[in-house]
Amino acid sequence: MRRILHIDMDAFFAAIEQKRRPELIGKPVVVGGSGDPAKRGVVSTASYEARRFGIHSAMPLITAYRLCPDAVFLPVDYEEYSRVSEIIMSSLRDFSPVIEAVGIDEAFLDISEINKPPEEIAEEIKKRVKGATGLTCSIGIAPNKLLAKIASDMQKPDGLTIITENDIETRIWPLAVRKLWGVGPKTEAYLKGIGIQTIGELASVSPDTLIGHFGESHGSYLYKASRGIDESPLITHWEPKSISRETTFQRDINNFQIIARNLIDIIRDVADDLRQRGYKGRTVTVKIRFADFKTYTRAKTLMKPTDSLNDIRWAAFQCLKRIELKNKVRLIGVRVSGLEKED
DNA sequence: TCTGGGGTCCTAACACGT
DNA sequence: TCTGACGTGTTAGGACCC
Repeated sequence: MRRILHIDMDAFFAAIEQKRRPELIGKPVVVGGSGDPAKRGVVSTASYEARRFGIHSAMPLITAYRLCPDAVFLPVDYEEYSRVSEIIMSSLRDFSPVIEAVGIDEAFLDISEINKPPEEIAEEIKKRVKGATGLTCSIGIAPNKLLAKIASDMQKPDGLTIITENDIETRIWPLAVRKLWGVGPKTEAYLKGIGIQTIGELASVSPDTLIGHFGESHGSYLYKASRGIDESPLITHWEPKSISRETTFQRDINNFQIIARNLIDIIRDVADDLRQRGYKGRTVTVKIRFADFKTYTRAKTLMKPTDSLNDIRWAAFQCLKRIELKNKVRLIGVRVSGLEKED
């Protein structure tokens, strides 16, 4: 039986800000966008004090401001959070080489090969992370990634939760389906429509029924997940599949010159990023979101992979020509996929 | 005046070659 | 020449994750 840990930093961005500005400790802190709640942007992380006002991740900053005008709004400082993240990840690597980072503030750790009680390892990790960064994390221990992730979410902040196979019926089945990785707002609403709200109710449905509703891939995934079954390995090394940039205008734009100029800036950023990271890509995709939030993409695949500004710009404008700019534009973006590593 | 930015994966439609 | 079946690549859109 595998032993998997899921380590999840508590209110990561907000906690880092409170750590470096102690006068913010105990106050509602909202990290997101440019830090100006009057401008377009969403909440990346809210401190626990801010969450008491109903503020949560992905909420528009302006909504957060209405809920708590007295909160401290701060811009996202990815450089600093990445620096702290690297300290945490390298601490975790000391416990086991089998580690999968999930974004900037989470990781799975496979401790199956380590001869020590898992809760002891988890306590040591908490101590080590706290010592290195001053921050707390919540840890879930389980036989697989799926259950470990659910477990780490059960007691927050600074929690430690163990889930075994024997706990599935009593502790997992009562939970809302939304707690399952891969069940977002759409799937949750669909399931509710057919009378399924908890993971236990999902587990009572036959695999064929689920496949009928959700297709082969997602259907059989849901069937297994509801029973706590997950054999997926930790991904210890991965290469990016695409590199992209996008920006939302402060105000919706209908002036083609302004759109084209911003597109060129974005293309330059993507080309720089490709070269800096040593990739070339074959497919260039342009994305346009209109004021009504309708989103369109157009793609062009080249004969061979490129990281050249000229090639990408040419392909991107071929794509742009194929989108009728009849309404005001809210967002533009460029993605390069079909990546190959340069030697 | 709601709804960011960086990604991954899946599906469906369609083109094309065998 | 017609009609499939199938595999593969491209394209567009959408759900989901942090």
